[in-house]
Amino acid sequence: MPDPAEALATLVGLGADQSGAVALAVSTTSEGTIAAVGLATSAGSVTWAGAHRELVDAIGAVEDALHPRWVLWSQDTARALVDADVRVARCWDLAAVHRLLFGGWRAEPGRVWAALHDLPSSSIPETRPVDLFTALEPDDGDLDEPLRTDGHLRPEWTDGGWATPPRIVRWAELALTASIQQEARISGLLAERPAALRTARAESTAELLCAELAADGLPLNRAMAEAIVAGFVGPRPRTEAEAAEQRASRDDEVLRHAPPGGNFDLRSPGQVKSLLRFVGIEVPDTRAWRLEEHRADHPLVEALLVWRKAERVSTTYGYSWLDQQVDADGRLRGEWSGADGAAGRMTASAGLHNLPADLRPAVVAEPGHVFVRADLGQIEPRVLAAVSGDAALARATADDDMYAPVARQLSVDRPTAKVAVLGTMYGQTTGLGAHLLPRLRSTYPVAMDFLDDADRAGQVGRELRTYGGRLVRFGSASTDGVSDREARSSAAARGRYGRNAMIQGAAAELFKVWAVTVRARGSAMGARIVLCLHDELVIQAPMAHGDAVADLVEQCLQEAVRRWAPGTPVRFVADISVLARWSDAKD
DNA sequence: TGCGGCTATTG
DNA sequence: CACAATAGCCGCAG
Repeated sequence: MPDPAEALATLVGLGADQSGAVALAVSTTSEGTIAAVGLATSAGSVTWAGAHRELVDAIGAVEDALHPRWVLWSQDTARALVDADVRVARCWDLAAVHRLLFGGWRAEPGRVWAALHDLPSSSIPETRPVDLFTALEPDDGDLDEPLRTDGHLRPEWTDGGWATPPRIVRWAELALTASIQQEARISGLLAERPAALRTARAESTAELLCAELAADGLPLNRAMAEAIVAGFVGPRPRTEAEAAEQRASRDDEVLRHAPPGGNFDLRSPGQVKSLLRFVGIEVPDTRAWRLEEHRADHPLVEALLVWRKAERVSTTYGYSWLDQQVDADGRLRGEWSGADGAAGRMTASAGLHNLPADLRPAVVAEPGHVFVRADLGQIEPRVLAAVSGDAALARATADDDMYAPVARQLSVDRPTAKVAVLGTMYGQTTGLGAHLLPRLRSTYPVAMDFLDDADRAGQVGRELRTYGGRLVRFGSASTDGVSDREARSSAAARGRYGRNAMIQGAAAELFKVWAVTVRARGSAMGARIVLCLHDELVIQAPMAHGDAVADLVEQCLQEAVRRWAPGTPVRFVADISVLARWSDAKD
């Protein structure tokens, strides 16, 4: 292994140029250290093997000198880099671009490769445990050759066999090849979706952000979180028996309102329904919003609602959740996905996206730091105005509160206007929204036509592409053994899904452009994104830079809008504040 | 043991 | 419970 400077010189000697593409494959040991690296450029490729430290420094030297667009198979590589404290600026993530081009969520190398070579996904080979049948398989050539004769990647490679030299450099070369093929596909899309290339790049860089979010976690004050949990379910049980005792005493608070002699399990919806029938309350299901109407009918209902809340904290966000998800450094860590399988929003595990409001006071900036919290205002109707190109709706976005001008144009009050606009985007067919449909149609014809088309596409299963080019697929509508009514209702559901996917998906694309812009511009001030929440960013920054970062986040939004939809007349707004804790009041 | 249904949490 | 997600427990099929 040459030293980092020589390693860099080798790469430059191959002809690697400033800001070009460098495909990177990294093999890690079970301890998480880097053991070997394969790099490929259009001019040639190289393998590096050696000590972890040397390899990390060499990658860093390439990043600093060449600022390449790193071509990676998936977020796994980004994670390996982040774990080694290497944070690169940009990348081309083959899995992320695959999801954009072909829809769905699964994007393993074998699937990425198959799609680019028009091979059916059903024919993707898998390694199987050695058994009678494996032995009968015909030998398909050289195991050191990554491609099978049928064009698929060899499963012995995709399942981890790529990681050992000399294979690793071939793995990087294949990544480079795949990236060129993906770019060609994107180019073919540009006439129809001009934003597709920049979306592919932003979605890729969002995967780097996801790797960092997973590694960094969300600062959480454990003592405060424990106190909040205790408020719902009592002190931390020391033994299993004590935990059972607490559960039983919580149950008793409800069951003492029940008729004696009955034996009801509150965790079983069917039994809760029977229990309610015993006290004279008949409900089709036992959801909280439905029980709400019967609060006054019997004291059991109120007790049950309180029980449900405590039970939720106990099972999902209680002590075991804290123990499993919050690390010793007080960071709540989960896994992040840059795009879900539907419209492409980011997802996170460990409760990061559905943390109950009650627990949010425990999310506190670390000493010497503040949070900069920024959320986009009315992003979905603004996105509708932008992607549909409706001039009248775009004019309404000039207002900080776009529902005010919309209400004036529709001659209704603001709440009615809001429900009507949201209803059309979600496909509501009853209530106020439907009543106003004719007026919406004549006032915003372009936007309504846009939504209608998406609805029709969903109904018949015609594929859609979002503004940024993400393919939205529909499960094939099976008609056998299904009644007419069921068939109609599922078609209607797909229609609603289609119209919403075009909005939610485009909003997710804009959001990610914003997020990666903040990531890039904020790092100089030590600002780090610690949470992405669909239309909200939480950034932790050194206290001294709080206000500057807040200004920067606003500038980044305007920069992101210009990059996402150059020349759009639609105005986007964000509510930005500097806070000590997430739940603090705005302003 | 795996999976669909029910429920709750969030944007 | 309009659209989306994660997550836990129950009940039932295999």
